[in-house]
Amino acid sequence: MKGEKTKQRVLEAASDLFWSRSFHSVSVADVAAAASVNKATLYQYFDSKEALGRAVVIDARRRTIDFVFEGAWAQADEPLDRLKAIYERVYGSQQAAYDCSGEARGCPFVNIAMEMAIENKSVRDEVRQTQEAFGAYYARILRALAPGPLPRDAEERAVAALVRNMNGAMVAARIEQRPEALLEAAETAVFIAQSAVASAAAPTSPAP
Amino acid sequence: MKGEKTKQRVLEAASDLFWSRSFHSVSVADVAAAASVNKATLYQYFDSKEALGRAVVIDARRRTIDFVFEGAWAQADEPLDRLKAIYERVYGSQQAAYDCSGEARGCPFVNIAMEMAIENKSVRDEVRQTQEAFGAYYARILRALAPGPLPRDAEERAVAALVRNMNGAMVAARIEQRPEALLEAAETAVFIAQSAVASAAAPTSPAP
Amino acid sequence: MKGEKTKQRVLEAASDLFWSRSFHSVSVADVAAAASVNKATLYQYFDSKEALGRAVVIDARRRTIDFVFEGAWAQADEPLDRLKAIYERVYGSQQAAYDCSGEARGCPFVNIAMEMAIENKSVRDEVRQTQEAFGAYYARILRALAPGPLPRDAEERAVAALVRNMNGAMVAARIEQRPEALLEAAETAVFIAQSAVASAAAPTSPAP
Amino acid sequence: MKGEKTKQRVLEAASDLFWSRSFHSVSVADVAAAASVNKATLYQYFDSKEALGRAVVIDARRRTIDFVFEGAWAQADEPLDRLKAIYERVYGSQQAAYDCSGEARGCPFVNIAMEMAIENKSVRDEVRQTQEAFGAYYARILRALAPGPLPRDAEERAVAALVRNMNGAMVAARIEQRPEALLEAAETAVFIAQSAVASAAAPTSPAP
DNA sequence: GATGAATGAGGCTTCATTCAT
DNA sequence: CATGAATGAAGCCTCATTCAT
Repeated sequence: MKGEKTKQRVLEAASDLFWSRSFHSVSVADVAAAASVNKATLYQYFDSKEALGRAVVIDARRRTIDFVFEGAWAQADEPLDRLKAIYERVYGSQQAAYDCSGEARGCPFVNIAMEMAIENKSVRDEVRQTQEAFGAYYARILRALAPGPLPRDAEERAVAALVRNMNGAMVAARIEQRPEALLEAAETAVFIAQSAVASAAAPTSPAP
Repeated sequence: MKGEKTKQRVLEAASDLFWSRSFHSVSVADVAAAASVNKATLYQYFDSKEALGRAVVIDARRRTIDFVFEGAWAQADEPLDRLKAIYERVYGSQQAAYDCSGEARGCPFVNIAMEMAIENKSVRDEVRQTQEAFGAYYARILRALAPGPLPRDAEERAVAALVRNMNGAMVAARIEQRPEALLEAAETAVFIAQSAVASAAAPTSPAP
Repeated sequence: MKGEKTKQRVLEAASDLFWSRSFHSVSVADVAAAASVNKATLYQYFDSKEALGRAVVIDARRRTIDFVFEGAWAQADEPLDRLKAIYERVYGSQQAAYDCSGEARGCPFVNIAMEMAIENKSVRDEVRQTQEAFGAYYARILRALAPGPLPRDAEERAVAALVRNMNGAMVAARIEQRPEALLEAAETAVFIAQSAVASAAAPTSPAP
Repeated sequence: MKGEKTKQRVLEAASDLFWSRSFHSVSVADVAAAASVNKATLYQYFDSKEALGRAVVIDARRRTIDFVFEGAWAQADEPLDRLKAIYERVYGSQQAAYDCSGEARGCPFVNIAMEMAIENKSVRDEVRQTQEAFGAYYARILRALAPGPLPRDAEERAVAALVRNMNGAMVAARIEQRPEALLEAAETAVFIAQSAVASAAAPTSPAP
């Protein structure tokens, strides 16, 4: 019981630090200090730094799905409103981090994946699954938006485009230190979704 | 004279390693070994690992502009063909890396920027400038594509969307280990460009 | 509890090595080896080599005051006997080092201060304070020796002369590798003290 | 001919740096840079850093004898005036360094000897000989001051006391960053000299 | 459940020195 | 006479990790 709380503290500290800086430039000592925990204690909950990294990804995925996607669903009913809500919610957390620490941090998943994609397949796969989980929500939006059923590959292509669009926005936010990039990308997202549905209805024009 | 060659060897080795793995998981010793150079020699050409990172970004920018953008211009004349050529050329180098090392590496600029955006402003700024340089090429495409002059902010928004689109594709390539993500994103890029121009012609609907 | 002992071992090893050789020609690895401690362990107790240097000075000050000055006070009652006892005790430790290692090492404070005075103000200041602490003992001797109260500046000048005398003797011991320099300087010290008091009594002739 | 000038430049740069900082905290690269000379060139004139250190001592000795001691002889005729002139001249160069670089540097010989006494016998011996050379001048003063011939050992003791006195003053100047320590020590020097001669005249009381 | 103490390996950087030109 | 280029060794310090308590 008590241990669970400690573990959570470590997880939060690690999430925060890995997100802000990077996996490799944060030391286990940094995490332990931020969590007010002894390093040895940390190792009782996580087998290695790598395992901690993986756990962070998994935990962030859960929280992101809850807050961003489920939140968007709860907040709006129309598919495009939900899409916009997703971006607004992401924008909100970028802005919150920016206000609190002066940093637009971008995407925790993209960040760690760009860093570890080659050296650590397990983290990369965890991020890949995360993105697929997000994609499932985009697919639901597309289906709700379409008058009839979308062709399988048209949907897949549109989902992939939406995932890429979010990631591109997150990259921009971090490089330019501008949370607003999320809001700007929201328009592109709406556009991608609309066009995918439209071009499925009239399959003569190319899908995005 | 001889030193210039050594410096170049170091730069190439560092580019390759930082791109494939990451800045922090490659040691100066790794770079020196890959360049067949003594560590101390490396430090005669670069003041610090950070300076090497910056130099790598600057060098990669030059090469990317030459090979990808100027190459696309030389290769095709029509704006949309040039846009497609950009993505094809990027796809080509992703695929080349993939064939040679089994890795889809994504974008050297995005990779290093995601890793160092917060801890190292100078590298982040170098990447930001790089993306702006790329943006200038996208702007030229948009202008060539438009029947009349685009409103300033419409162009800016479309350029930003194109930059995000490329970055999103690069992220996908690295996370999914699939160079083809570039080809798929090319379609979205064409779409973004066309719509920007179209909506500028008929300013009633919003640009993406 | 256990750590305190380790820290002390490091401190003793560092004291010994810095005293014998010099701050810059002793490496952290040397100290760690001499203390049978891992380098990383050493850094758990001292933030940096410089901090270790400072700690060594502070520790040596404490030990010197205990052994030399308080020891002299305990050993003798008459002011001049105490002054002589100071030099004898210092001579004793020079001779002890000489017997044990074949080196007349001079003054740990002077040695490190000569080396680091310019580059490291904090060490220099620590040494300066050390010398002032020693000066306080000399002042007590002078006051006990004088029939009446000494003028403030006469006392100060005599104290400074006594400090310089000790330092000069320590320098001689190290340069000439002769602990006996301390015994010879003891006579000069007595002489300086006597004259200071005498000239204060008959203020016509200048104090040394 | 041209080479001699280069060598001299190196010697001066090294003298300056070793004096200000310390032998071990100045690198060969520092010296070469300060002398505007390539490192390899430096090694054409000096076999090793140690040899450079030795050469610096020897060169500084020559210059000190010229400027301080011979200068004092040329400047004054009376023995005590010469003694005072020695201290004034030394004070002058301390003050000059202080004005120019903000550092009271103390004695180049004491500084390097304290640092290298144990690890490098050859430098230590060079300094020892330097001090003996200085002692010869003090002996001349004592002899000129005495009405009759001084006993051999009385002279030796007084000379040693004078050498120690100068060194103690130099230590004070560097530790306290106060060139004036030299002027204060001059009084003690005069006092030591006078007493040595006096006690030799009336051999009942002990010499300092 | 938690921690203070310890460590081998490795991080980045600089050292004194050499050699071909 | 002078130098640009190169290097093995060593500098200080931090890393992720373990273990006894």
